[in-house]
Amino acid sequence: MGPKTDRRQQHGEESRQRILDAAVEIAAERGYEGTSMSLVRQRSGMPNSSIYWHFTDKDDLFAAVIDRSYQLWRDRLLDIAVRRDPTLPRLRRFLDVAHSIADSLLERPEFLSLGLMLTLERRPVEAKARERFVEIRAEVHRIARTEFTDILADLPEERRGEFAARLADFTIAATDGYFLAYQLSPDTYDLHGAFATLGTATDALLERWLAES
Amino acid sequence: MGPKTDRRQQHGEESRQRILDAAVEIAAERGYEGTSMSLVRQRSGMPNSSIYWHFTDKDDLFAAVIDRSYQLWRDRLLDIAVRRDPTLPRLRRFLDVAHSIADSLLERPEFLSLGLMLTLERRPVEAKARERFVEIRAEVHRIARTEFTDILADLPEERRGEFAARLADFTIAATDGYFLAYQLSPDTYDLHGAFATLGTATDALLERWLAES
DNA sequence: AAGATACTGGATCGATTAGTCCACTGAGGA
DNA sequence: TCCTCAGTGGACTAATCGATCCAGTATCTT
Repeated sequence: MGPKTDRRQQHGEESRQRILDAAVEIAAERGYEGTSMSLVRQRSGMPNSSIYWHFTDKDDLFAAVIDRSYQLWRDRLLDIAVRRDPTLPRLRRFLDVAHSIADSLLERPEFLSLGLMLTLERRPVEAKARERFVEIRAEVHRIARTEFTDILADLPEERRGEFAARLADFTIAATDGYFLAYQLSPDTYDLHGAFATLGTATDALLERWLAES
Repeated sequence: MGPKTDRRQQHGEESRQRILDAAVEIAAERGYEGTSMSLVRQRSGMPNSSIYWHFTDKDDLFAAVIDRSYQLWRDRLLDIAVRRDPTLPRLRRFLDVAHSIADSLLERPEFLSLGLMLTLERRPVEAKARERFVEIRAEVHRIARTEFTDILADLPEERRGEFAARLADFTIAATDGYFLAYQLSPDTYDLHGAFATLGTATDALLERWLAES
């Protein structure tokens, strides 16, 4: 059947990406309301009609922006992340995870930046983009839980799940907080130092929980 | 000298407060770009000319909004905070601080909500409001450092300052992160549970640092 | 060749934006 | 009484907002 892929569609897909790339860049530093379609048009070089051909409206564009920026960040994170090595001590593994997160955020801050903005902006009419972020955040939580479950392999099975979930909560919150501190003064903030603290805190917290129970 | 206070000025000050109250409310849930002067006008009931009589422009209004919301939050926090009691164990004191913060944020979330939005929104032309938030954040850091220095009273003096600073960093970042998690799903998130974890983590982290050195 | 499909280019829309202007009011000082 | 002045009311502006419309073009199928 048909040719490899319609050259028209191929060209259209390139346009779509150019629009998305421009929108990701702008949205990450200006938020939803601060990103005007006219700015996206200028920076992407695509005419208005093309933008509205690929995306039904601004909200739809933003949902796609969230998806794309998440994909870019997650791919980077999985690429950086060291392989799971059960022979390493737990603290070392927590620190490795923490530094992987720090690196991925330094290279691809757009997703978290935009996501946190959408978290804070609670406009009366709920946006598709925000819902999309909520879904993705749940997925991130699942991934984190899986990772921690692996690190906690030597714990009794019935405790492992709950501790992993609580550690995921803690890690995600602390990640958001340190990322914000970095955003407040990107030139001077020592993000890796901060994430070293996060790794240590994770280990210390777990130790405390184990002692309590 | 004159009468108690000019009734005109008194009335003007009331108007200023009404404008500010409306602006705080709107800004905390919509950010800078999402807050239109027309919305402030409607919700405050004050005409356009009055708003621009009291504030030179939108940026100036926002700087004042930051100041006011900070003042309200800080007053609430200091009101809630339990007195410093050096006889209590350290963990207990960390937990008390954590719960005070949680309570104050539940009652007056506007300051942090707006401040974090301004942190993330990095428009090309730097806004007065964001600078104001940076200043206030430095003040908060000083206050936190003082509090921790007090809790660490039994530590040798030369270590106390550095540990207090590092604990302040950690606590502020974690507070921001947990606040964000709460904002993402305010109806279901257990903010006090989260801040109990924060208190525990603070104590565990300090213990680890002390053991290391 | 003829038609259908997948986009593009550009003008244009009504609504809303931040901000301005100025006549006006009501209270204070002389 | 008359002047001053802090503050109000509301009409108004230029620019920009998100979104629409439609004729035009290139590439596909038949």
